Amino acid sequence: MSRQELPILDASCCTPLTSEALTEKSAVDLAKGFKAMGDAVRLRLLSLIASRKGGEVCVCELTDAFTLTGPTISHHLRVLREAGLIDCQRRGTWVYYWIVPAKLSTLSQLLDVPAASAPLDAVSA
Amino acid sequence: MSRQELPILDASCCTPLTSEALTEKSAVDLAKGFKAMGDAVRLRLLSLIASRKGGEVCVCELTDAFTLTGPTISHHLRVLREAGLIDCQRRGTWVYYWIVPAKLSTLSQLLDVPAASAPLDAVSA
DNA sequence: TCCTTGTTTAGACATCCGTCTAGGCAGAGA
DNA sequence: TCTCTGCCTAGACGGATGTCTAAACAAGGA
Repeated sequence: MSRQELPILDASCCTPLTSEALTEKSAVDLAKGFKAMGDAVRLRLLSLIASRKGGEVCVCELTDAFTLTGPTISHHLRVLREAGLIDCQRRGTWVYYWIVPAKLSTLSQLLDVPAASAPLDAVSA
Repeated sequence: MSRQELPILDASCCTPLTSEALTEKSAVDLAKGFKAMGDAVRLRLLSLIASRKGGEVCVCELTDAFTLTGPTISHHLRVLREAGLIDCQRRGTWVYYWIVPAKLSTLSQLLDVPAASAPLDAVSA
């Protein structure tokens, strides 16, 4: 596992949205990351993995945290993995997942806008 | 406009994913924001609005930046607005949109994870 | 009042997505 | 080798989503 179909190192910018408009190419690439997190189950999976001391979690623990079937959890993990947000490795019988901090940071920085980015009259309106 | 169907001020945490796992409720709420950004057209719209000096953009300018029809752009703007990422106001003939920095910051902070959040052997693997 | 322009709404349609069941593969142990 | 457990893949199915055309609404000007 740890399938090396790693997403091509994207040239997606790491600058906030407020600095300059995205190209269509960057938008397509970055949207994949947000889309993967745009589902409550996947966002919880990501948080369960990210918040785990030691950095990695066995699939069996993740499955136990939901009322969904194994295949459904497996599907969501695959979506997160194909988006580059997590990676995994089989060790013996079990498969462990962990987050890819660089990918999360890229998306975080994109949304890191200064507090006063809206027109003043709009704020007070 | 500036429709006051503003999303109920959510109690969604502003702490990074690495600090603790999300509740199901928070995950549902936060996922809406990411889902709205999970489309390349919407992400470009958001960046066009966010990067505009002065903070607001007329719909007509946004429509011109795409090969999509007006109604389609209007639909995407509505999705972004219902997610709480942008807001708008009609002034005369034109409608202006601007971003909601607080919402973007919340999502940014959620993804703001330390660089070393994955197991060491995994990083070097 | 009527026309023109800018924007949104309504509804249709093809495609995508989340979930399930059934079945297959991988590793461990008897 | 057989079996058991953990996990993934394949395929089906209903509901959500992105796009369009047609039509309605809003504001300004003749």
